[in-house]
Amino acid sequence: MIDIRILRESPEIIKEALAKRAYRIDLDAILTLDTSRRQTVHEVEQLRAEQNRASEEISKLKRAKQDAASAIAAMKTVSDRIKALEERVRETEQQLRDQCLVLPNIPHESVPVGPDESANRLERSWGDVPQFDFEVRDHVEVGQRLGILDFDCAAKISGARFTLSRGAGALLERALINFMLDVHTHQHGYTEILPPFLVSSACMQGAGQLPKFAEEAFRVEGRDLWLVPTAEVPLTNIHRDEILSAEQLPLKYTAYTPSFRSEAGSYGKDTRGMLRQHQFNKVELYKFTTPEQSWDELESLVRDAETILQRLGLAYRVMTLSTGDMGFASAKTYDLEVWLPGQGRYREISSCSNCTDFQARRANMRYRRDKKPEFMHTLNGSGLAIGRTVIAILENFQRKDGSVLIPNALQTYMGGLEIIKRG
RNA sequence: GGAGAGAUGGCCGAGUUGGUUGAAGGCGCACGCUUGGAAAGCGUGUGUACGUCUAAACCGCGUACCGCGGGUUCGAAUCCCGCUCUCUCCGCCA
Repeated sequence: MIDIRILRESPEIIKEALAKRAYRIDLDAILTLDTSRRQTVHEVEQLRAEQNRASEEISKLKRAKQDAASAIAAMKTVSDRIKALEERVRETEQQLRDQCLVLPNIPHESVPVGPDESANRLERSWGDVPQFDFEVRDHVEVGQRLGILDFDCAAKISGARFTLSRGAGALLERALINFMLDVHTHQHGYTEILPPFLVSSACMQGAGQLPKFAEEAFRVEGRDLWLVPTAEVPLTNIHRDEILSAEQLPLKYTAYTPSFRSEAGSYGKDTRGMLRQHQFNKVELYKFTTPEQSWDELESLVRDAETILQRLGLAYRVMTLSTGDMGFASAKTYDLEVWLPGQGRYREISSCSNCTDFQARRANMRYRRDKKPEFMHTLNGSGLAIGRTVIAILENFQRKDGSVLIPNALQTYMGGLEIIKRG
């Protein structure tokens, strides 16, 4: 959420931010609501003060066994007036909140301005794109020939955009989860969390998924519960409505969860294989920091995610997303894109964002440095998306005979398995 | 699923014939005194938000907040209704 005071005092900052993101929102309407709210609130409070004074008088009269009927009658009208005004305050505040909740975060000045992914900026690359002396297969073909990925069976069970992993394929997913969690907890200092996979609307709103992106998530019928679209949602809400002490920050959490996404509006996009699924596994990184720490912490968070790709020996590049490609809650986002031989291009495998105080305002998460509590900054990143890592391994480490080499770092997690062969 | 109990400040815990209770008391915490130093003891202080004041902030002033949301009333932590959560017992279940 945007600080209403910024909008009130320096509306040009918000206007510019919206322009960069190509959002069209009527800020003047919001400002009018804000003014009207403050006026009405003031009026109510004046009346309440009067009511409180009178109430004290009535109390005294009653105790002195004197007649208070006239004073009570006089306050009746004040009371009615307060009720009417309070109703108006409620309405105005609701409208104001509704409108503020759809305002996106303000992009950081270092973010390239542009309409879409074409304006993203390359930061660096790592690793060599592998060369093959045979015709490469994509992960669907590799996986199906090895009998470890079964899309037909998944379709039978659940429909389109699901995958069933079998044997070494299932083991590979599990190994990747364990490997990533181990690296982040043992080497990068994150605390492992296993959160609920169903969350309330309040959590979804705190993380910025609601109200704007309801159609992209799955909701449990008849209950106020949503399937997590990312572990970011439960992790954000761990400290909802809390005031931490400055010494506790930064707090670093990592969590494995499945991620459920309806992928509404992506019909016909990435329909082949397990690139875009309704359900995929992910190990997430999440940080709560002070405003001073957050930009450095974003850099280290990206490096933590990069470590995984490096340890697996997968070529990748780091992109800074442009204002047009960036997520709603983010002030700056780096995407890690892994090389996929089956597609002959880089594809997103991790997205690392500094949401600054945007989620902290929505979820009311503060810390105390001196006297006054201040909003924290929150950061999140995939470390990494497991499904896409499987794709990358199957495609990058495939051999002419259809077998796939297991990266060294993963072998101990797979019972010493060095190679996945047919049968 | 059935029956019952409960939800008050960082924590514990008073307050239910509605009326100076933001809320007794205790613990904790902070500062000061005391001490060679510490403990004990003594004293003072110790929520948040919004509004207002201010160049801004502090302070001050006002308002709200006793799980959440409504209602009754001149006035609600206290009464009524709905919801959420926690606990106990029974049933079911991994």
